[in-house]
Amino acid sequence: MTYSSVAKLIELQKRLSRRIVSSLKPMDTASIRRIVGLDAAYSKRYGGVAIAALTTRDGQLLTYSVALGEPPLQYIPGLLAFREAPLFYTALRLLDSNYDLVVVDGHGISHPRRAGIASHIGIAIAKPSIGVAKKKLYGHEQIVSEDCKPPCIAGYVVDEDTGEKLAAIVRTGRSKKSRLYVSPGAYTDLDSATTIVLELLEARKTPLPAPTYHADRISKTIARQLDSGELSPRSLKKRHRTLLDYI
DNA sequence: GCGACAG
DNA sequence: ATCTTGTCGC
Repeated sequence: MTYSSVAKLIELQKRLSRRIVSSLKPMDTASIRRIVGLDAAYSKRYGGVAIAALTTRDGQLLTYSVALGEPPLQYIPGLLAFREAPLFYTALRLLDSNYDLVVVDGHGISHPRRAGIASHIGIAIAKPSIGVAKKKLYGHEQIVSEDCKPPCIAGYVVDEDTGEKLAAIVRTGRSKKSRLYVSPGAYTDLDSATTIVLELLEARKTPLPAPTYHADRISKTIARQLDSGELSPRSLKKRHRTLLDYI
């Protein structure tokens, strides 16, 4: 990546953020039935291993799809969407199923230009999206209740200059490290996003919201099996019998 | 020059 | 993200 091409992508995000921010509004959380979790791992032989895991509202895994491919870019903080989103779009098309919301491993508007990967994806597929990251990318932390009972809201990430609330800091366990940064991607707001994520954490008692937890586990397993040779890329294209076939 | 820096 | 064994703690 050259400096000028990086600048181009940053400008693209600045324009995209207009649409992202204007899409942020409370959503009808009660109408959410099916949720897709998006996460990626990396295989030495085939590159990115993107997983779209379809779950029920209570975190039950119904089915999932896999997309393999060499990422078009190296990882650059703030530009993750250009590296990983393309593979997620492929995985979502392969899923060819109905869903009401996507939860992405990474940030939504808790981003220097309000254009994290979850926001890119939400706008691209025109559906509500939520970003759930393990580490902060941008903004300042305002801790409110450091010792709340997990899963709970320990505080927020706010913009230094505007004071705008960007993400909720969710405590998922007793240790200091078990925190998540929850931010709206698109077509939802911070409160709705946080409500849903807290519910998903509660449902399965997982360290990550169930949809993303499943996607994370599956992507890592497949990446490892691909590199060890016990799994071939073509075998991934086979349609497997899943819970969806029995529902 | 020194931190901060999603995955 | 990934490279990696033991080890501190509940």
